[in-house]
Amino acid sequence: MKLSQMFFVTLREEPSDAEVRSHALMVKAGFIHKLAAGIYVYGPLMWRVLRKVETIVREEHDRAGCQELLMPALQPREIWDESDRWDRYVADGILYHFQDGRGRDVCLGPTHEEVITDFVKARLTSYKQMPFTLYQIQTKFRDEIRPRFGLMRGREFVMKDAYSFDVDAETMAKSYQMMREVYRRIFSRCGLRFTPVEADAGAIGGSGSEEFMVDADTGEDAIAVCHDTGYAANVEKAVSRIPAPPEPPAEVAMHKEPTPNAKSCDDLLALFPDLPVERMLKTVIYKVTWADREAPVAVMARGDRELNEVKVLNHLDALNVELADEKLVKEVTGAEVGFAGPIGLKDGVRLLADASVEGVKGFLCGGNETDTHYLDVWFGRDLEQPETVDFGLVQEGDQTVDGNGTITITRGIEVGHIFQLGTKYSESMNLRFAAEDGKLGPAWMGCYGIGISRTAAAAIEQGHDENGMIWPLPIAPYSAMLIQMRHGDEVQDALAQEMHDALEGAGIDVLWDDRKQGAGAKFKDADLIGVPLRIVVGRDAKDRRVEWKPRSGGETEVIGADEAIERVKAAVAEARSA
RNA sequence: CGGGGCGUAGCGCAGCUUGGUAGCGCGCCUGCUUCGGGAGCAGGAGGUCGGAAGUUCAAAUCUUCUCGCCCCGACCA
Repeated sequence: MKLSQMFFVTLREEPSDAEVRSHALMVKAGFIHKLAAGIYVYGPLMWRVLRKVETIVREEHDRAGCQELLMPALQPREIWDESDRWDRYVADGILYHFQDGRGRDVCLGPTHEEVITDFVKARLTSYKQMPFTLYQIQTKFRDEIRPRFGLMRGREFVMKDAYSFDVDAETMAKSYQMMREVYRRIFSRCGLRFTPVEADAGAIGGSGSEEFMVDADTGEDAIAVCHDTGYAANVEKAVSRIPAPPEPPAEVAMHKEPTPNAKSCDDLLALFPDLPVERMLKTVIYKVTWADREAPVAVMARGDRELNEVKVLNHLDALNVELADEKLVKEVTGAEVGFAGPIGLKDGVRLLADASVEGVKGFLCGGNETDTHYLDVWFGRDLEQPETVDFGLVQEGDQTVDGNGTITITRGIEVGHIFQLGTKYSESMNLRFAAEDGKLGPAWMGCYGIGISRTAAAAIEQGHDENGMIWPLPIAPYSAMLIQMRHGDEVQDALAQEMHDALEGAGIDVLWDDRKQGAGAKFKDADLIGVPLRIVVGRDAKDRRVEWKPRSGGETEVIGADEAIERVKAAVAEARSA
C-alpha cells in the first residue's frame, strides 16, 4: 500500500483531553475519532489492528474446535426477564434499553448469555450433542457510568464472546480449562505480557472465574500477586492472612471516652497515642440495595484494614453497596459521621464484621454519639461478636493465606474474563437435555470474553515510547514499512517499487511511504504509527542498499535490499508460526 | 448521581474581567526554492464564537436556561 494513496492524517499536537498514552497516541496518529463520549470511529489503520487481533482470536478458537456464529445486538426484553437480569442491568444503568415502535421493550446487547441460551435451547435435546463451544465477534453496548481512556472503557466496543455447553460440572470444568489455554495462546500470540488472576464473577454470575490482565501501570484494576507462591487475584476477590492483633496489657472494664472531632483512626491515634491502631475497630455504614428493598448495613473492621465492598455485596447477595450518606449515617447512629459503632445502633440495623476483628480484645469503637467512643470493649463480655466474614481488602505486604509468601499489589488492564457459569442460565431459561439415563437435566455452561478493542489499546499501553506506538508484529497495522526518502528520485522510486512488490508478492502487508514530504515528517509519522519492521530507501539505493531500522530501536544497519526482504519474511514467518 | 472545569476555523489555543464588525500557531490551497528527523519565502481559503432566550443602539464578551465534552468522587466513620 502506498501511503500517498491512503486517507492518512496525523496531528502535530496531542489531544488535551487524553489521560493515558494509548488514547493520546491513537488520536494523534489518526487511528480513532471520537464521535461522542465513549463512542469512536475506528480509522483504517485501527481497523487493520482490530482485524489482526480478531484473526488470532478466530484461529485459536477454531483450532480448539469452537464454532463461530453471529447473534443479534438488538434483543427483546423477554429473554432478560427469563434470566431475571433485566431489572438488575437497568438498575445498574448499564443497559441501553428503549421501546420500539410498537411499545415493546428492547435492549442493545451488553452480553449474550440470554441469546445463546435461547438459541441452544431450541436445538439441544441430547447429551450426545455435547460438549460444544460457540463464539462470536461483535459490537457490544454498555452505557458506562463514566467512559474513559479512549478505547479502554467505551460505550460501544468490539468483543469476542464464547459459550461452552457440557453435560455436567466436571466436563464444564474441562471446557473451561481448555478455554483458559486458548486465552493464554491468544494473548501470547498478540505479543502481550499478561497475568491470569482469580476474579469476582460480578453480574455474569456462576462459580469459578479468572481474568486475563495485561500488565500496565495505567490499568484500572488492582491485582494481588505473590511471586513466591504464584498466587494472583483481582483485589476484588483476593484473600490474605493478616498479622494477629496485639494483646491489651490488662483487662479493663468498658467505658466511654470523650473524643471531640475524632472522626478517623488518625484523629484517634493522636488522642490515644498508646493504643495500637489494630485495637481500634471502625464501623462503616453502607447503603445496600436489593431488587426489592434498600437498607443500611453496618460493617466492622480493624483500624489498620480496609473493607472490600465487592465481598460485602456478594455476602449480602445485593445489587449495590455504597457508603451511606451523611443523613443516613445520622439516622442509623444518632451521631455525626465519624462515631458509628456496634453498640447502640438503631434497632434492626444489620451488623457484620470483617474477619480482621477476630481476636481483637479491649478495643476502641465508635459510641454512636457525637464526639464519643467506647474504649476497652471486649466481644463476648460487652457485646456479642457479630457475624464475622472475610470482607477485607488485601493490602501490599500481606501474607498469602498459606503463609508461604508475601503479596504485592500491581495494576493491570482486564482484556479477558472467563467464567464457569454452571446452570444459572440453563435453569432459569429452561435449557435441558436428556442424559444417558434418559433423565432431563440442565446444561452446564461456561462463558468467555475478550475485549478486542481494549486488547489493542492495552498493546499500545504496553508498547510505546515518547515518539509513538511500538506494535508487536502480530497485531501491527502493517508488518513492514518502506520509507522512501526522496519522492521522484528515479533510483529510489525503482528500488522501493521493486521491494514493495516483492514483499506484497510474498504475502506481507507493507506500507510504502512514497509521499512528497520532508525526511523529518516521514520519520515522525513512521515513529508515531509504530510499524515494527522498517526499511529506509535512501541515499544508498543506487547500490541496492537500504537501512534496516526496527521501530523498537537498536542500531540502524545498512544492508542489501534483498537481505532486507529476507529479514522481513523471516520475522513475519516467525510471528505467524508462534 | 454529586463536585469541579471546558465548549471560539480540521487540530491546539488567545480574546471575555472593563460589550464596539473575531485573532494566533499547526494543518489546508497556489507558486517558487528546498529535500536524511515535522523545510523556507510569497500569496490565499476557511469560523452564524455549542444551542436558545434575554439585557443593550451594539453581545464571543453580561444574565438565564439548555445541550455536549473532560476530570475528580466518600480513605472511611
